[in-house]
This record gives sequence, structure tokens and C-alpha cells, in this order.
Amino acid sequence: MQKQYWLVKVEPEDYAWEDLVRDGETVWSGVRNYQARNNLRAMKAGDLVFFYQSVKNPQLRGVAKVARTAYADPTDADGKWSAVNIAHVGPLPRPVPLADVRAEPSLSTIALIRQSRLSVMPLSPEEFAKLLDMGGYQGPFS
DNA sequence: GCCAACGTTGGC
DNA sequence: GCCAACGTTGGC
Repeated sequence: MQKQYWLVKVEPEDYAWEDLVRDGETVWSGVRNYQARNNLRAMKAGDLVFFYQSVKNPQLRGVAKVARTAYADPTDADGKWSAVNIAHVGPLPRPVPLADVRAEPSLSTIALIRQSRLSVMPLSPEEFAKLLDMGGYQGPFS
């Protein structure tokens, strides 16, 4: 199975990149949008995930990976929503501001720009590679 | 703090 | 099923 690539957004006041660095792995819960939920459910273990910091100084911060595939969101009593686990992989040496993503012609079709309110979205391999390059990330990926 | 985009709710 | 009202997200 080909590896898939994703991007997740969170406000630093809710959960910051530094929190993921500290925790190593965390429960990605609280998503309450059907499209985002469907994306969570499509994640496979080992898929790589960009961590995007929204609202306050919006920028890409680092790389994570799917550590546990979708299960019932523990914060949802109705069992309607899903959560996954996300594990820390590594920081971007140069965090990529949203303005830089917006200014990059080859990223004009990225969901981060076209669907600004979606909080869990897929990235193409090309988009993922371009963002890694802009962030100066050299790996490793495990 | 403002406001555009957009998802959800509920009356009809 | 339509659509107006409303609430939320998130950039600026």
C-alpha cells in the first residue's frame, strides 16, 4: 500500500507543536466535521502528517505520523466521531508560514488554501515533498 | 476585533 | 428540498 500524506490543523492554545514534542504521541480527537472525519478514517499506520499551527502565527511546524488508525473518539459520547493517534517525527528547521504556501504557485491547489476551514486534509506526494523542501526538512521519517 | 467563508439548523 | 438565520473557523 502506497503511503499517504496528510495535514492536520490545530490552534496552539488547544494543542501546540511543543506539546507533541513533549508527549511523543497524542490522541487526535475532537474533530466535528464530516469531511475531516472521513479523512481521519482513511489514515493508515505510518502515513506522514504535517502539523499546521492555525490562527496565531499560522505556519507549518513539523512532521508527525499516524501511530494508531481511527477508533471511536473518546470525547464523543454518541460514538459518531473518530480519533486517531499521531506521533512526533521531527520539526521543520524553517517553519513554513501560510503566506509562503499561498505565494508558491505549485501549491495553488492545496486544500489548505482552497478549503481554509478544513482541519484534516490529504496532501499529494508532490505537495508533501514541496512543503518538506520549503521547511528544510532532511528526515528521518521514522 | 473584524469579517469572509462555509457548515449546520430548522421553518416551511 | 429550499433557503434564511445562525454559529464557527481562521486569516488578517
